[in-house]
Amino acid sequence: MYGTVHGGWRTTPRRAAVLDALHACDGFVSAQTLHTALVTDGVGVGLSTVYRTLRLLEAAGHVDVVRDSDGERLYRPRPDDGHRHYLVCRECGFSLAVESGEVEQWVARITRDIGFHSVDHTVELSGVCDGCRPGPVDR
Amino acid sequence: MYGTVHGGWRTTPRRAAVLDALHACDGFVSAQTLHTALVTDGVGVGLSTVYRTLRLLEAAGHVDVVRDSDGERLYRPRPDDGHRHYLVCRECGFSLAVESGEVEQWVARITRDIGFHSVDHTVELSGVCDGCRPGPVDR
DNA sequence: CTTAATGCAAAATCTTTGCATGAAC
DNA sequence: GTTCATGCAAAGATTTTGCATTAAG
Repeated sequence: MYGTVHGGWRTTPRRAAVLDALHACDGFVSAQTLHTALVTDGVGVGLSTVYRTLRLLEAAGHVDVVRDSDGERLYRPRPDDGHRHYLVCRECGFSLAVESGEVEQWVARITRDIGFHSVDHTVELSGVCDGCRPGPVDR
Repeated sequence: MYGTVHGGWRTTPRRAAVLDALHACDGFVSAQTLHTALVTDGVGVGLSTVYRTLRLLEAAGHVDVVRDSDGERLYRPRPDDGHRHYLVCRECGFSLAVESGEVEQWVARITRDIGFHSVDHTVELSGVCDGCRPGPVDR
């Protein structure tokens, strides 16, 4: 009784394990990191399966994807209430979903004003979080 | 008398050619496309040099970089008046710099509100331009 | 029984790098 | 004479794909 729920594809044990592992991570993780974590935890799963599963989850809108400065894809489970943007710490990878209403409105206005259709947007914020901040005075 | 102007590195003929070729392109182009264009135009330049030059230009702030959906880096000369964001047509590659004051302010507010420092932002808009719009009624 | 998932290895792609050569300062 | 730029080929890295095997519906 696997894949009746999510429409089309089967929810197999490996796929469930990938999603679980993703939820177990704090912030964004790469496919390879996730694969390593799974194998370390004794879940025998191939790298291809991790990649394929993440693609499925992405297509199904269950994960958000950003790219780090090297172009590597990083994944994170999407909050239940839809589309989000993130602020990610460059040092420790800690990530925070940020309120982005203004940006959404800005995108909507641009789309309206300029003769473009089906406008998609990518917004990625990266910085250094409080915990990783270089010491202000002494060190 | 090459590289006195730009601070540090020399402005050699090949590098000038790369920048010229970049200006000759309408929108964003990849390093490989640029290299092919140069070679086709009879400018003997190696792929490595194109990559290295683009990295220099990026570091110097003379070009803007976006990533297409495959993670490939696309370059475009930066307008003289600073930081820009772009709306790129997914079909033909036509790109437009868009007014982004609201987004800049939004980023500034997020930075202020949340305990993060040195916040960088990436904003990429992609859509389908008027010329590439699928015909509305007849075809 | 038919269809889909999986793992492994090979392939594909973009980008960087090591090293020898040549030009610039 | 040192330092930097260049080209070529090789290396690196991430992601995808082909194919045989196995499990699910």
